[in-house]
Amino acid sequence: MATHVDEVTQELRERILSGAYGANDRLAETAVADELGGSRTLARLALAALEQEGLTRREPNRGYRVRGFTLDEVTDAILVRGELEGMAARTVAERGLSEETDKQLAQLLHDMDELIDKGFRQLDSQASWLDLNAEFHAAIISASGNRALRDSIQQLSRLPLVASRAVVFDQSDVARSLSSIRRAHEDHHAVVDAMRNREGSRAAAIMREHARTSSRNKRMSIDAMKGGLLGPKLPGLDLVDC
Amino acid sequence: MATHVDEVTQELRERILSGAYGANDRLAETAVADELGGSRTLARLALAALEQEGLTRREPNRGYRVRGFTLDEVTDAILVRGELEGMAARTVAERGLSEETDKQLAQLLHDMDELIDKGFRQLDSQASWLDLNAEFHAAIISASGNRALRDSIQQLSRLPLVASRAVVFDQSDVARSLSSIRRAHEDHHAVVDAMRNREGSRAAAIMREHARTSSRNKRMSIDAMKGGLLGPKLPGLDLVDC
DNA sequence: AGGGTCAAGATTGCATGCAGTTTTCCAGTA
DNA sequence: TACTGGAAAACTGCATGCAATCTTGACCCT
Repeated sequence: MATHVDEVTQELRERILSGAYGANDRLAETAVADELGGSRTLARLALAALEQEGLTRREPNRGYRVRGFTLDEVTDAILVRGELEGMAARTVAERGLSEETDKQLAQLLHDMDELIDKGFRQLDSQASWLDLNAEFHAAIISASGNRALRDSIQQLSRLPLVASRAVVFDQSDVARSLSSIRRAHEDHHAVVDAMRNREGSRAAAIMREHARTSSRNKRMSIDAMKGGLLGPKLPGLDLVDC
Repeated sequence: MATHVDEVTQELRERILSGAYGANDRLAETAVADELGGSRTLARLALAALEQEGLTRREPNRGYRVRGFTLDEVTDAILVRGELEGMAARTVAERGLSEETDKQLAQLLHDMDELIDKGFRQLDSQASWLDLNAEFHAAIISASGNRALRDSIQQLSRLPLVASRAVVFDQSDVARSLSSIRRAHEDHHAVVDAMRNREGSRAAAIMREHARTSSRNKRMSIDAMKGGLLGPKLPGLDLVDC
């Protein structure tokens, strides 16, 4: 975080993603500047940056608003991520896994196996899972060596609930959460197997389906939680984002 | 183009894409402001916007530079676009073409057929081809109804040579240009056929390969032109972007 | 001659001021 | 009460000023 603008942008991003503002709320420069500290210039720069990320909308002469997301839009974005991660996996499979990447993925699979075996009984094991899962996905993307691919996925991952890190743990139904994680982790093993065997289109198909499953799980968890304490605050993800 | 910032950004974008600056050239706020008119504030906003698009790089406390692209990076980005357009085509195929989209695509195919039959003899027929081709691709993307998909492709299309509009006509070898356009147009017919028959994965494969062919053609044209008048100015595309 | 140091100039990062537009709110009217 | 008109308040869009940082270049020392 080099400059002050970056800090303000990050803070504003977190507030929007955490649901501090409702969908379509106005984000006046002065208000943002007051809330986050700094001048209107900083607020303006941050708002412009978040517009590019897709979190705010601008109407000329009328400033910025929080962009709202429907569940369908989130699902669509997750499917796009899956398509791109599938492309990454296919690329890696076709070019062949480097020894280094192979080792890294094996280690990650091993660590994740352990976490699952222990049934997430440790306090911070959920956080560890998020880390390992994100690292696993990032490793495949990085191994593809395609920068545009990486950038596109990164851009998508800034949207609420889209990042591979944004796993929803439904604390009210731990058994179901655990079983979907187990299921997801089978995909992880399968995609590494496919990449090792240079089965490109199998690897791609697994990653696509992996994302589809993930989006379905998120939908269910959100629906379950909606029935609970939380209102229908969508871009508000008290639930997720680690 | 609502505000002054948008104009300055657009102008700067065009200058960078047209190769007015070399790769890694510094873009000082004052210099940009002087060249494009307006104050440093406008220049700064424009530079920040173009950073998000991937055309400039920022080094904290040291301002912005033009981002350079290698031919491989451009190729990679085109392949990603192909993957996403393939996803769009598959989505459309699986959901079924709406009557409206079917008509629109038929009309576009017809217009393009005519242009090709006439052998691009009209003066503005090359420009017409760029328009129709871009419209064709956009129609499929739009018909997918997936906003994240559209946004991702749009983002990629801002990179030099990546947009479906960025067709390179090698004027020194018109016969070859015409034959690659014919070849590309066969893909257009094929993908519409696949979508009409609900052949999702065939539609996707065609679009992927369509992009791959396009990137290969661009490479060849650029290499051919390098031998000609132009220097190895890469992000400088006097050649393209019509 | 080569290399290091430091001051002057140049540039970025941020805040504030001003003009023009939009929004709000209240008084007046039907 | 519901609605319209218009002025005041609020806000955006842009320019400029100031402090902090970086760069340049000349001078000095070895």
